[in-house]
Amino acid sequence: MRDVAQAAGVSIGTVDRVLHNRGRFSAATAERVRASAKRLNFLPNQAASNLKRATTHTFVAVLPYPDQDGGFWRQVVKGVNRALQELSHHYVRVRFAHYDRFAPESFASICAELAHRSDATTDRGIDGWSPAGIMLAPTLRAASQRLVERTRPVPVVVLDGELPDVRLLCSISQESLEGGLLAAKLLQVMSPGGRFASIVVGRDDYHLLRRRAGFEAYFDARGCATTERIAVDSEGELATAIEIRHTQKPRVNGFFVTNSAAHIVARASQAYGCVPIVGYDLIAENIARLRSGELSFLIHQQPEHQGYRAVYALYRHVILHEQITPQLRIPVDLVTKETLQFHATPFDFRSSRCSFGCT
Amino acid sequence: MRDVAQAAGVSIGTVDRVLHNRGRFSAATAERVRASAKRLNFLPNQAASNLKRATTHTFVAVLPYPDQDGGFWRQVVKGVNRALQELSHHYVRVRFAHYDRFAPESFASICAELAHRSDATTDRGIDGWSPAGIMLAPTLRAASQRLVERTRPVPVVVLDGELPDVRLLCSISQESLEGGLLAAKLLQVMSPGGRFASIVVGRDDYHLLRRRAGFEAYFDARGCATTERIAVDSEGELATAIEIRHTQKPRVNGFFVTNSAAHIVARASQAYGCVPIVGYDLIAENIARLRSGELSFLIHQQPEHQGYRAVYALYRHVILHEQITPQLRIPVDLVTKETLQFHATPFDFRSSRCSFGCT
DNA sequence: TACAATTGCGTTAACGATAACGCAAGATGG
DNA sequence: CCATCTTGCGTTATCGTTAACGCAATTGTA
Repeated sequence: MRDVAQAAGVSIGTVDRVLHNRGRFSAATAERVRASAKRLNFLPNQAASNLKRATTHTFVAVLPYPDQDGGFWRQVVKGVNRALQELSHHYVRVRFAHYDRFAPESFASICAELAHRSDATTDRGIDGWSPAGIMLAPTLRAASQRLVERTRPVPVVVLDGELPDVRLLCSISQESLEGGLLAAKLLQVMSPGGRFASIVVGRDDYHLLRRRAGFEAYFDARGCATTERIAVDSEGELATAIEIRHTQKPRVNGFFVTNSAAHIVARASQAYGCVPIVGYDLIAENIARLRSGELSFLIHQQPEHQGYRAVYALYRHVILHEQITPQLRIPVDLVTKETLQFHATPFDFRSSRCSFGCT
Repeated sequence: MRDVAQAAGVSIGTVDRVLHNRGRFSAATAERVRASAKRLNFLPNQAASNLKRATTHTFVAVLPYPDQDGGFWRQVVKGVNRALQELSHHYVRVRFAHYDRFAPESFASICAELAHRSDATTDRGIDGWSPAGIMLAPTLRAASQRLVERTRPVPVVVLDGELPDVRLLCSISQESLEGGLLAAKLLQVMSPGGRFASIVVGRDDYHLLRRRAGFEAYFDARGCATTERIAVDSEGELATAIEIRHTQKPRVNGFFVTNSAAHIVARASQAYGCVPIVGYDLIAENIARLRSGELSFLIHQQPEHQGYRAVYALYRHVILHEQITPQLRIPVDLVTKETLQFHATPFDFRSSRCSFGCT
């Protein structure tokens, strides 16, 4: 910074003001400063910057209650906390704002508070904080979009879902199409030429619809339209919908469950013999059914990793001012009965490794 | 630090000397300082620490030439460089020491230099450096183990492989057993009751042998021993070994290639009709065979991610003094012809996303 | 014209840790 | 017994950036 100042013929104070746009400088000096900063390839030292600034930034994690979706969100929270621990010296704090997935008003009240707090004009009292970034699970799509718009320009990271049509810092999720395509291939391989059903719970979840789109694209590309759609509004209605499929003709030879409800499909199918089911998420109920063989494959979304990365994305944008890749693809982590042992679950956190012999 | 000093009734200089064991303090003071540091829950501010110290640490990446293994290592290098870019202000440098996988002496000379440079007693001239950490691809197992021992106590991160029996900072790789188990299941599903061969190139690669062990464990657990082993010393011998399997009785119904040589198996099998092959790594030749349908599944080891994480593991240990988890499991990322589009490859770095419609 | 407000810029005290330096008091040696 | 060395500890400059402060020079207002 001293070099830049010298090169531009000003003091470091002026350099600082220009580079941070804090006013009190002329257009001509600004020009010179910016030019020499660029010419000298100046990169602010973040360590020094943080050290001096030392204002703690508050990020808000807007997620369903940790226990909802079979504990899925608890794993996200775990990842968030792990990142926080690593960043303990870096002036970052996270406030959790949990809502009830099935009570839109609980989400709305969080939105209201966040919108209020991000509004620059509202005066915050003592130790009043405003969100420096938001981690958002967009289960309620329309409301989530409104939240992003109302809290602008607060950067938002979307977790485990997609939110098109609004400007986000980053969205962290698996490629929904990829999961659908893979599930399709697995079912096709398990029951060649079979008839498969894709299951979507809820009406407007972009993520789930894309998974189905990927699933159907697989068969479309092969010119065989052997899929049907099952759409229900809630998981409660799922069991009956499945049973109908088992009694109708032609029978369904496999299911692709686009969310974590695979265990419900498995239970509803129990009486009708073994049928391949591919689903999502390593939640307790699914794990049990995977172990017993009622589920064939589960696609693990690595929620812990997603939470971890979400914190880091915000940290690197807000504090380090780094460029963030707008999409973070989480690899499709395919889990079977046999490979379950390699996945830390919320229940049995395997401390020792499996040990087959080597020959 | 000031608080700790006050609580212990000494100056901050003394606190610093005690906590860094730099001598010039009495046992009694040390006791008091450590006690109050613990009581006040003192954590040194790394930003300040780095800022002041500002000595650049040099890590050494000991990898095969980037082009070997179909460009696999180039992707690792890419990840390393990405991490370096992010850490540009953090006083970290990486020197690449590439060796020829098939010329043990090239590895040996690297070892010799590293051992010399890590030796505290050798006097280094002007701008002579010593490795603060090593990233190591243990393709040459025995020599790698010796390297770790000879450079002790320099922390070593092992990349894409395992190195039992020596003390490492961290090993980054997929669970080899997991890949084997998954491959077994996929083949089993594609050709139920078939006869499968697992292919290991080289004699002493722990990683590859474990993959085979996982593969066989799958079938053992089912009580059916329908696998056979193919072991060759080099990829050159592979084609003939495969052709023999196609002409013999009983025929083999599928192959599990434990390294990136799946494309060779595919080519050698071409004349004998379609047979399921599961292999490793998104290298150019494999991608081509996957596209054409000659390979069924590829397990992607995310080499770019591995390189990235390796740098961070060293950084967090050496510079941030953080506790490092000794095993970093890379998820099994399963790739098919259809999902290839979602994987950035070294060749076609897809800039736009695929866009199936949503309905 | 007088006086305030604003603009443009330089100066400087932090932020927290590091490590060189200085200085007593005690230990060692001829 | 004095010179030198060692031990134990305090003091302080420094890393690069931030932001408050100070002070001219300029602009705006009565």
